[in-house]
Amino acid sequence: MISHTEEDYLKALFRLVSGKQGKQEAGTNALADLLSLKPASVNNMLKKLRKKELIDYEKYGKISFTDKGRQIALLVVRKHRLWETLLVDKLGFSWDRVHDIAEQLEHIRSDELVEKLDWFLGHPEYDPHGDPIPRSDGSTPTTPSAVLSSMQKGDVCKVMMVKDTSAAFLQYLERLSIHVGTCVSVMDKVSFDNSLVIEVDGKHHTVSQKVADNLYVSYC
Amino acid sequence: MISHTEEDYLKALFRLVSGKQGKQEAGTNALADLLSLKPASVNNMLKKLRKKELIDYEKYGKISFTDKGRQIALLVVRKHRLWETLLVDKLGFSWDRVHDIAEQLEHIRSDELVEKLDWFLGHPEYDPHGDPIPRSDGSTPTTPSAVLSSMQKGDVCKVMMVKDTSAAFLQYLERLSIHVGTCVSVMDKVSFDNSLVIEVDGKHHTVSQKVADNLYVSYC
DNA sequence: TATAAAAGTTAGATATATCTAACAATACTT
DNA sequence: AAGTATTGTTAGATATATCTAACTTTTATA
Repeated sequence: MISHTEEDYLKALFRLVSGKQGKQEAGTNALADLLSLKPASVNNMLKKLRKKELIDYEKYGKISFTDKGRQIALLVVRKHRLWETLLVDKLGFSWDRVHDIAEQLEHIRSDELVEKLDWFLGHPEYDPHGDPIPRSDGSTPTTPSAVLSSMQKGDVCKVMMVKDTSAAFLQYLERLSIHVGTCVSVMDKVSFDNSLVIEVDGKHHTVSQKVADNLYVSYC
Repeated sequence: MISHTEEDYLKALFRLVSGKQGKQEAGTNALADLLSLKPASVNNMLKKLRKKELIDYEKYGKISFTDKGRQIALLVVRKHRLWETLLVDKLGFSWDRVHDIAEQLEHIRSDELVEKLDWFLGHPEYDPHGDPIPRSDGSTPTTPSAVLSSMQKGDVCKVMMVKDTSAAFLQYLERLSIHVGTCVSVMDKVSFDNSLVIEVDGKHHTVSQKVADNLYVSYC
């Protein structure tokens, strides 16, 4: 049986070893920082997790998951993101209020519940923040690498995902002929307010930074 | 801050002092039984709860709530029953599978979440077992007064609430197609053992007095 | 490469929540 | 009212997860 606390450590380790910004170090201190604990506490737990065969690690060495450990970490992340989706899509929370609540909900133990939640939400691939929701088989939807607002003049990219899924935003995108899969060229970037002049289907449009923040893209 | 465990004790105490089956004794042993713990552990916790001014109690004396303690117990019950309603009404769980999950969910800390859940579920008054859901102001919907076993031949009534919520009993009811809200007609009453012949959905069944004792009904 | 800084470890203390075993008070029964 | 059964309490042990303070190893740098 894996405790609450053990799950928190595994999740933190997951964030470090598969972190978005390149490979981060997964060491005692880094874990302690992430969890707001002291290195001594982390060290204790690492020994316990090793004994349970959830991680590989030797004294003064690097930390990595065993298959079993990674599986548990992925399930915790899956639960966290499914719950965030419920909170935003069904219960009407704004996406910036859900993290702390999902941190609690992610520890609820019930395989049946996870699958029913997934079904009720329509098998979502991404949570309200655009983070990919690991699937029950352990695979993860590919995640777009950039938002449109981070593109530079001259860049050409493809829309992979829409973060804000409100009807108003989707209708706006419809008017610009922007869908998932659409190619977008950045013609100009206005440094004053970071708005972008883009070309879509041969037509030029100007979109605000807020709009560009809500479009995930990948280079093409 | 009230711990998980403290909430469990307060909820158990609530079940004892406002128990369905008349006034039960709310003593150290009764609590230990209900929580599957030893009396010594309960005694420790009682001292702690008293120090936190959540209960009134003196050595060898009876245990009762302070206002603060009762308020917390009511909130835990409210959360438990709202979550059960979500699980059954929205996620498609059968009512005999939700108790253990709700036991976990009831400890999630977020006032906003409770109110949003309540709204999403349409401000339900009763949970899937027919138990009243305490309101946020601490009041409780009135609960039906009659049990099926007190009905007479020819009476027609509606099932309002289930007293015994064990999975075994709920599954038995499931086989008879009896749910909260189901109409039941009493076709005959066997004076020998007080068993009842009832009609549900056009089908006749015989149920023992023990079963009939565990079904709360109102005339209709 | 010697030394300082950073990272990691250990030992021992604290807090929570549980247990067992022994003991004390209250309640029941005749 | 005495004796017994029930109920409740205490003391001390255990497990988890945290901490501080002292220590060791590794890494970086002068």
